[in-house]
Amino acid sequence: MAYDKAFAALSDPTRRKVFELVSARPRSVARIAGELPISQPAVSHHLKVLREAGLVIAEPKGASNIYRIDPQGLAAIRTWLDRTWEAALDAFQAEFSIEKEEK
Amino acid sequence: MAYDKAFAALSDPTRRKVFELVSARPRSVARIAGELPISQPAVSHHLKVLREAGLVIAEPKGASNIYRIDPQGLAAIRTWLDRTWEAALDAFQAEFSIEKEEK
DNA sequence: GTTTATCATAAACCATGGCTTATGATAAGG
DNA sequence: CCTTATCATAAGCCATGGTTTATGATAAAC
Repeated sequence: MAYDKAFAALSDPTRRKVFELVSARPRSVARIAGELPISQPAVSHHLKVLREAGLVIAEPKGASNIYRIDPQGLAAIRTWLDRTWEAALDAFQAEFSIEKEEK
Repeated sequence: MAYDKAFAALSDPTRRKVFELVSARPRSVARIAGELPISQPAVSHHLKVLREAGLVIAEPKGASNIYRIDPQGLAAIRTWLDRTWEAALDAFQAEFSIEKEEK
């Protein structure tokens, strides 16, 4: 399941901040590191986790790496969300039906 | 931000499984523990995290506690998701506009 | 009131994970 | 080439977190 890694990747606040920056505009690693109070290796590591979760894509541009959002990751999360939501809805309906029958 | 705790709560696979069980049908703690290969205290702890994240609600029923889904938590995640998605969309459009101007 | 059942909390243990400083790899520029 | 810039990886450190066993608290049952 793809949403497994995606959820884990977004669990850390700093990593989620990195993802939000990349979502708002494609950026280089150095650029991201400059906007956050963490070192460059830390940013690289966060991006690696996001990359393996299918949330971002790296585009080599000269010596630097431009990171941009990968729509598939967010789509996976949305899928899980919708499925869980629907299950909850069915549960509510089933519960209501039973109460009705018990009258 | 409410989605902060919600994301962290769903980052663990086992805890996410607990949440899925509760979503599919309200259950007691013992019931959940019986369906998972972990101890009862572990389940209680997971439920506590989910509860503090606004993802589930506890309903005392006699000596047992019935847990059910709390729609607010999922709604919070969806809000973050939509917002991030929209930001990414704006970024794509902006990028495209710039390329057009550069012609 | 004394069990019995159900759940929460505490303590302890171990694994995971995020961060830093160093180091290596690759690509552009003089 | 040699330097410089940019990024990834490695090693090590410390904090967080998930799990278990043990224990306490509360509510029903007899």
